[in-house]
Amino acid sequence: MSSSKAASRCATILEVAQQAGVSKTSVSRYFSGERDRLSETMQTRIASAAKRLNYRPNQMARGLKGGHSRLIGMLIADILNPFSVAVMHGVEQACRARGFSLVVCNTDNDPAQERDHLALLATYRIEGLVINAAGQPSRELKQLAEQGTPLVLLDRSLGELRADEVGLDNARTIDMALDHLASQGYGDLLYLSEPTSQASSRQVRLERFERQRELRGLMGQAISLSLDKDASSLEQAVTDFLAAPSQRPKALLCGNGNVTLAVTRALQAKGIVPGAIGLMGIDELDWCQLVTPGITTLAQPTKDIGRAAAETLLQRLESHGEAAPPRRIHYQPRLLARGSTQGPPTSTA
Amino acid sequence: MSSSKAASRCATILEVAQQAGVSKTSVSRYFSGERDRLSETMQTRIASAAKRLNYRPNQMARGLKGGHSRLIGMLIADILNPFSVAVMHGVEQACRARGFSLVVCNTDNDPAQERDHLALLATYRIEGLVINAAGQPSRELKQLAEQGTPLVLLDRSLGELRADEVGLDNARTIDMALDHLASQGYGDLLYLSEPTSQASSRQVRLERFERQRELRGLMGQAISLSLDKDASSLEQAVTDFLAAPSQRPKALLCGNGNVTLAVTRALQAKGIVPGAIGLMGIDELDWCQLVTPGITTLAQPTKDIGRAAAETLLQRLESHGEAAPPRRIHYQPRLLARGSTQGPPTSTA
DNA sequence: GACTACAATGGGAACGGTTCCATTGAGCAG
DNA sequence: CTGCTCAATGGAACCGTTCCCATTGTAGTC
Repeated sequence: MSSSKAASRCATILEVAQQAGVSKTSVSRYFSGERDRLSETMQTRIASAAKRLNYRPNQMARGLKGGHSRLIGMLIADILNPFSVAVMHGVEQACRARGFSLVVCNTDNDPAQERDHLALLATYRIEGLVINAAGQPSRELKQLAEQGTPLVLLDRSLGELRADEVGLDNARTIDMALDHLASQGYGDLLYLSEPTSQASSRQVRLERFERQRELRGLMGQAISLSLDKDASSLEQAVTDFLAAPSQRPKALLCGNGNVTLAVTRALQAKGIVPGAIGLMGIDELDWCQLVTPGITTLAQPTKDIGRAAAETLLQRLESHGEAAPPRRIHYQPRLLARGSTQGPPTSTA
Repeated sequence: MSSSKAASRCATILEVAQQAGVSKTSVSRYFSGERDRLSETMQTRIASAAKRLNYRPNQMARGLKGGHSRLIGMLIADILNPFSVAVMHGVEQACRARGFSLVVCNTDNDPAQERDHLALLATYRIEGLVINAAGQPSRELKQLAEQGTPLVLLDRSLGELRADEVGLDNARTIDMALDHLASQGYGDLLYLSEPTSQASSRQVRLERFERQRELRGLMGQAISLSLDKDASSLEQAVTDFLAAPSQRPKALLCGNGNVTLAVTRALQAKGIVPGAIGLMGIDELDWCQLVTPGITTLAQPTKDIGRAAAETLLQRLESHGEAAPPRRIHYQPRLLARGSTQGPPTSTA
């Protein structure tokens, strides 16, 4: 009958205790890292009973009593963005190394989904949260913060919220891009960004670009537009920029990997090979070296960023309550110079 | 004092009940979708009390009593593979739509990590599992299966295990590739695969390739090698293939996206532009249309596959226990013909 | 030899929900 | 009016842990 079916339903701590002929307290101790409080005999007996029954502590019950779920939440704005995935990979490894599990939630850049996921994560009593979303801090997020859940912002900055921040040194990144482009002879630049309202880092980059461009006496402009809404608007912007008469060699600077992809497609559609028209992107992608003549990028140390985010979080988790001031960790990008910014032919000739 | 600190610690069902002046049973009912059993008055009172206290049911406690965690686990062999992420995206959306959350675990193709994650997922009492890993079913996996956790294999097939399978029609995919390559005039083919021991789909593809190639009277061979171990072995294989004298136009067929990337890099390193030497890949990637002259691919319907996996799982979850026979769902790929298989110049000339 | 200290173990009350069962009162047929 | 049904509600046991506290035994101290 049902005996064989229900046979190996999950064993409980009580069953193990009975099998071993000890109290459940002892079994609990055995599995909670208090083995040194148990005698040899007891340890071996529990071990064998547990093995026989294939026992695994129920994390739900554990979390309920102790109040710690060993769960870290992570909010990702766009899971299809390789950069996000790479960072997530780093976060996950660091969490795992410390015995935490990561629950990843993708928001598809949708504030409603973000709120939903936040509510859900609260429901699972996550102990910490890594966020790579949130244009505006939602009510749910504020509540989570108020409740004392440590927060780490990834590549974002949320003014009102008291939270650690890990990300790229955006100002320096833009400076490096301008340095490189200028040194290669480009003097008329178009900076293309995804909408800045969603992410503070985009805003920083864009503003820095405008200020520094002016400061350095370079021509050009910066615009932000939505990629998925209509690809044509980006193509139009590029077309306009290239069509406008100018004394100085032109280059396009892409605010992130998505933009680089869209721009590269647009250029290809117009039959333009980068180089004479400069092309440079923030974020390194698999294919940047493959597209003729190679696209110059500023690579983010994704793994470092992910690890740092997790470790900042876990650290705060351990020094529970001690209100250390928020930390800001900013990484430097790495320049990968390739053919797309080899300089305008005239300058070399 | 600590009053302000602990002020907004998470509210419990009991506190809500007291605030509303009702029993916790009623509050429980309110939050478990049994609202129709409560009077209007009761509903409004509970609603307002809950709102005031910002109450959210504790999923841990829920899972403990009812035995359902509303958690689905997912094992991914390689999170850095865009294909996996795309599928995961589909799985996640489908789960969310039905009120389940997805816990994603990346195994980095490492059986040890796979076992760890499996043990962990068991610990959280996940209700179902989507697997895109597991060369050999581990002990942990078997146990999970024995306990009655529904399993769906993604792009894999594990003989001994009774589980549903969702993935690509691998045989048909290879046939389509051969059809296309042959029709474009290529008669000497090299099929490159990642190690087949890890994934049954790789094995199917490879075997099908060998059989069909022979059947169709085409020349060539199939080899499998590890990409990360040493990239040079792949480069060597390609070099050898291209160097060998042959009467018929040569083409490379890549078993998945990773291979396509590695091969494209190798070709570029050797200064070879695809076309005369044919190049075709399974899995569509962002950049395949960008690399000169465009790389022909067979695109998997990743979103469909992900959704189907989730839905198969949830369905089995609902018809609890009814031992319907395992389902196999196989999707057809879509051919994206591009310049890399435009045919050898001689044949056109 | 009595007392203390401590190590080893067990008992049982939480934790925050769900759910079975009992209770109450109103509506209704006979 | 009585008895029955049924809707609305509450009480309390239970889910699998942890952890506080009590109990035991053994060694060490004076």
